[in-house]
Amino acid sequence: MPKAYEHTLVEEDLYSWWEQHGYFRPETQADLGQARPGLEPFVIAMPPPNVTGALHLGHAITSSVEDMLMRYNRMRGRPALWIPGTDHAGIATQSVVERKLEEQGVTRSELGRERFVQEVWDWKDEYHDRISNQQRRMGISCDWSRERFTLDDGLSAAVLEAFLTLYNEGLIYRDTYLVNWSPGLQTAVSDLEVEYSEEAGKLYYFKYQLADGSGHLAVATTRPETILGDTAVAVHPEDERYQAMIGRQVVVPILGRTIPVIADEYVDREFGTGALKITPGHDPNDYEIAQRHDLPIINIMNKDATLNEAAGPYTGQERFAARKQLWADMEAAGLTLKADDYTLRVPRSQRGGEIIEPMVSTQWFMRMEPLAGPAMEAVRNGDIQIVPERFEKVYFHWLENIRDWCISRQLWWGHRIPIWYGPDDHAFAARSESDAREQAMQHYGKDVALEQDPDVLDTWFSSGLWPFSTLGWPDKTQDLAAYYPTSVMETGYDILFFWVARMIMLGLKFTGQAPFHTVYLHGLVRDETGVKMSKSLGNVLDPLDLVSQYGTDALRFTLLTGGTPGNDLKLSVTRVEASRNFANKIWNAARFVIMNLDDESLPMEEDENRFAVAYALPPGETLALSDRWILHRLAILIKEVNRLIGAWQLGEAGRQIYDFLWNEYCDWYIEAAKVRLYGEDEAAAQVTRRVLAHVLEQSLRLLHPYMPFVTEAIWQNLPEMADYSPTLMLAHWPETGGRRDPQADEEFSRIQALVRGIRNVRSEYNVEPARRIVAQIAAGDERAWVERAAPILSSLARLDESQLVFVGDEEAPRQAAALAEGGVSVFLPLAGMVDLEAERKRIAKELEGIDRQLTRIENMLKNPGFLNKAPAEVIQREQDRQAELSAQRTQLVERMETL
RNA sequence: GGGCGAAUAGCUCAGUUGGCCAGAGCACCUCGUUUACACCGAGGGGGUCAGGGGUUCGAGUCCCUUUUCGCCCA
Repeated sequence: MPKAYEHTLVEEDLYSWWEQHGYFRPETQADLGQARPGLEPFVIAMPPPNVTGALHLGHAITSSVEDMLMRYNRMRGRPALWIPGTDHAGIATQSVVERKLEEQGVTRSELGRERFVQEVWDWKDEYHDRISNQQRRMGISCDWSRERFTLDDGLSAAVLEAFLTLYNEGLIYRDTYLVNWSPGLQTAVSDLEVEYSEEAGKLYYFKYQLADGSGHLAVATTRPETILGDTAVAVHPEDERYQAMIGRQVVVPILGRTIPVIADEYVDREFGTGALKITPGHDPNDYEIAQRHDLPIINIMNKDATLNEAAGPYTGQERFAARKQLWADMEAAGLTLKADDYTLRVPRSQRGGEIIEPMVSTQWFMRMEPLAGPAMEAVRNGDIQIVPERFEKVYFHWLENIRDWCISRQLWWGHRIPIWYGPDDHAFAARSESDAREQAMQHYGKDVALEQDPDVLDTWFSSGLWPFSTLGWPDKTQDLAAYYPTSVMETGYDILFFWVARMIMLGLKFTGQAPFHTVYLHGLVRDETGVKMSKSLGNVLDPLDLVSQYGTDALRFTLLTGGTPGNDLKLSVTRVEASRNFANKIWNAARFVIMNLDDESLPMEEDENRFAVAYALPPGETLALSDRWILHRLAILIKEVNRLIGAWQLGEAGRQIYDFLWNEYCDWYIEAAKVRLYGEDEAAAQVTRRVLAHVLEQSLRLLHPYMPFVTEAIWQNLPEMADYSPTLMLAHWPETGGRRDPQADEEFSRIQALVRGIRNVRSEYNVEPARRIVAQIAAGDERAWVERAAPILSSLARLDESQLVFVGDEEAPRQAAALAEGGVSVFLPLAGMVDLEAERKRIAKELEGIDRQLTRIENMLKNPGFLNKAPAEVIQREQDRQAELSAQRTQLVERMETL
């Protein structure tokens, strides 16, 4: 084993070894007899990354958390299936390919639909390979043989089935409605794909002249160009200022059309002048008002956001140019009043960021209300648990206010809408063109020309089917029967609506079951200062860079332990470095243990399932205090880790494993073990070796889901373990283990305190670290166990064991530094070095601390409220602590007097 | 406007049924190459747990409120 853990020598080889042996497949678990009978499968459908580009840290955290859960559950013996895949990501992918082609001087329309789509497929192939290789670098244990793509044949069949069912039930309909239009991409987008940003702008005040020439009505707007599409001016019905205006006619500036003044309660009297211009063709609220008042709708815009003929003199102008020009013309005509600075809420495309234009357009919609009810019920009745729970509130709020979903996109890359139109626009929903043709034949009584709807479906329509379409639905496949519903949907909270809620709705609709039992939401990864990473800011950390620099385990451990569920995580490189150091620490601890294991084989604790076989523990009576202590700590650790993971506290569980391995196993147990390992007593050395190996091996199992590579690399070096479980991936997870021994825990803690005390004195007196010093111990009636622990104490505190003596309190030397822990005192006669005055000060300081604590405890213990109401356990603990501190105090006071 | 989250050591964060003198990593100071590890070891300094009020025997943790920052929805 090399002196330092070098991830570059290990990771890629181990990964392909795992993959080649089929360890990522649930079938392998069954074939090898690793799966425990009667346990439910554990299934995750991986959130499919977009095939647009490279993976970022958001993918890395997804991979880390899901792989942790997969490995943990697989080790527990549950048949574990993780289905990978990628998403065609309609708008995003089409845009990047279009941009690439434009750089080569080719436009999409020049190429034509068929050839363009072929180009996108080529892009997809290239990026898919790149992405799956990156995922392999993350070490993810997914079943690549079941990999899917949202546009592959199986998933396309699922989309077709879903669409036709919903269409036939009237849940999918075509309508002309005000939608969010993306002029650059030339497609409609859904409400969710629009983000609103606060931006500096103006509020323009101008005059609406009364048609009879008797004056004007002042109106304010943030978008003057929409004046051209106004079909009314509205005031509040109870607004005294405007009572006389209601029902009169006003003249649209420049265009000269006359429109009515209407009354509607929607109008906010406080805003602007209290008179609201109504542009139903270009504003969602105005659209609603127009519906109520039966107002005409005028569309003034072309699909590219230039103005159309309805805009009169401004026809052909770009929207913002027209705004400027119109305002100038109105100014010239004396129709303007003022323009104030104003903060606008600008709708922008989630993709690309251009300003979204509300526009009336004919689109396909999905009725959501009938699906939302069951989706809420599933969470309410506990079929689905959302972690962290607070997101349930967000989920309910969105579903309670759900609106119909615009599912058609004017794109070429995606699932084509399976609708064909006859000459009179009659729509035929069909599985294929020939199907449609047959239907048309029936309908028209003759063969007619049909045209398929040119649009494709929103990408999220196909991803909404993901948990079951990937398992073969609508076919009744074996996988579907065995692995559906899935166990956990793990993803970022930012796509709770986009994806999670829709999967729940569609899953319930098509399978009658919630598609997963648990929704686990992780936070977003931000940079060290909390800013969202973005290419334009240049603060992006590439997970692959971190992986090559620090290793996959380091990145994974950092992402898993660096935060808490649902909260954003600020990733700092020093933290990754610390995790890398941890990997190296374990590597070296293992190296030490393995070097010290002799050639003779260690006894195994047999189990009928070979994956559960562990190094057997030596008989209890042969164990030293430190052995008993570490086994106790291991037992506590195993219990805690299981409890925490069960409560979805994955990070806290990881941190506990870290603390155990570094601070207890390495810093204390290994150091204590050296005494017996290098001592004369061969039997004792053998016991120690067995405990060292046992604890290491059990901790490796616990750590494996967090740091799969370094743990597996060590596992392969552990004598004989691989004969039982050829890979740590399949070794059984410790549900219980170690050996409880509270007394050993207590005693060893006291030893630790003494060692720390002695080290502290040494440090204060500048004793050379290597020098073994003389000590005398006064232990009273605790002498027996302290004497047994003396070799460890001597070794850890670097005492000269040959001169170590036990004395009575009264024999304490005057010329010595002293310290007390509980009822045990240690005297260090540092020949010629002890400064009595300094010693008095040191003890006085110590006493001060003890008195402070004693006062606190005494107050507590004489408080009747505490004695009556606190749990017996807590009271006992305080009483014990009090006894210990008092004993310590007595000794220190005596010492003070001696000095 | 409604909702949610965050505020704990210089920095990044833990602290989830309220119960040892509030922890870690990094940074800082002192010492150290003792045969697992300098990607290390030993010792040390550093916090009125954002402010105020309340509940409780006991509050970083529960409730109310204020402030600042961030996010979601309208």
